[in-house]
Amino acid sequence: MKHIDDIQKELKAKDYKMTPQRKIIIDFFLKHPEKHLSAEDVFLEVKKINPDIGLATVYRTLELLADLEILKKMNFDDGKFRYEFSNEEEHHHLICLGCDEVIEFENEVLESLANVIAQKHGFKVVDHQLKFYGYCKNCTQKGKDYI
Amino acid sequence: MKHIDDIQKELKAKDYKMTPQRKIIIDFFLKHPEKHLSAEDVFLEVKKINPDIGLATVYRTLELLADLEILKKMNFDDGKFRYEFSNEEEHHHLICLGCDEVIEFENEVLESLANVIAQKHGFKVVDHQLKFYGYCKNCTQKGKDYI
DNA sequence: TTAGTTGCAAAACTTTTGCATACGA
DNA sequence: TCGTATGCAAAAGTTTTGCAACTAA
Repeated sequence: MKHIDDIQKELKAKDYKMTPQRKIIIDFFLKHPEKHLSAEDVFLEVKKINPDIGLATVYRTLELLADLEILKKMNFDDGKFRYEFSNEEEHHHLICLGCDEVIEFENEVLESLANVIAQKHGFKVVDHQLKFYGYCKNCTQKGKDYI
Repeated sequence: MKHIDDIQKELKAKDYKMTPQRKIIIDFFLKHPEKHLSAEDVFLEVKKINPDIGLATVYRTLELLADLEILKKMNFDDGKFRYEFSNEEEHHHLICLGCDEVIEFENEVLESLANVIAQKHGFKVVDHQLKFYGYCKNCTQKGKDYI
């Protein structure tokens, strides 16, 4: 599990500074490693701690952290990017079309698949993303509409 | 291979009308089933045929066709949605981070994976999306930077 | 005839940027 | 001190919406 000091070192190594604003944002993700939040979501959360923080700062910090591969920038097709802490095992997402919940699942199959693809198309794979869209347990129970 | 008449029937069945604007847009996708175009891209293409068409009409038509599952709304993380004709075999995408090219590839492994997931999480899968990010043959050849 | 459709312009959203000020190391 | 970072406001880019005029069936 990463600690804020590790991240501070990573920042320093590239001549970035650790500011109070960055610290708050990083702390938040460290405490909520399972969340997939948009810039706006993060903004609202960190405002609770420092009401003076600006939205642009949040955007710039998220971009910085994604560049450093501390966060992962994701897209769940709802018109905005979301960020999650990238210190976890590889996992993928089940996206519920009923309630927009995002459920994580782990899977190992894809590494070997990536190799096959790479060979066949002369494509150097550096990342991949697998998403299943459907309806979660709750929604299938309520939802005659969905089935 | 779908024909425009089939689509016209699908529209009529739901009390939608076949307008010249819609026809032009559908024709374009029928003729270019391999393209992954944004609303703006489509707008520019159809303007060549009918210069009076409005961008809002393009957006509304694409949304309609996606609802009818004639087009598929996709996201390649470049900040806008793209649409492709959904009459083809299942396939997935290799997205080149060097030149933004999108290459299609086919794969069968995922159906069975979907079943496993569904059972494990009580999740009813209705669609899925697999994307590999990396560098295409061209970019790996030019690109010392990428490797 | 009339319900659905269009084009335009304005609005809504998310994200980026310019710039003067503030601040971490 | 000095280069980086911040907050604000404005700008940019994509998508949506209100509305009067229009049109397919």
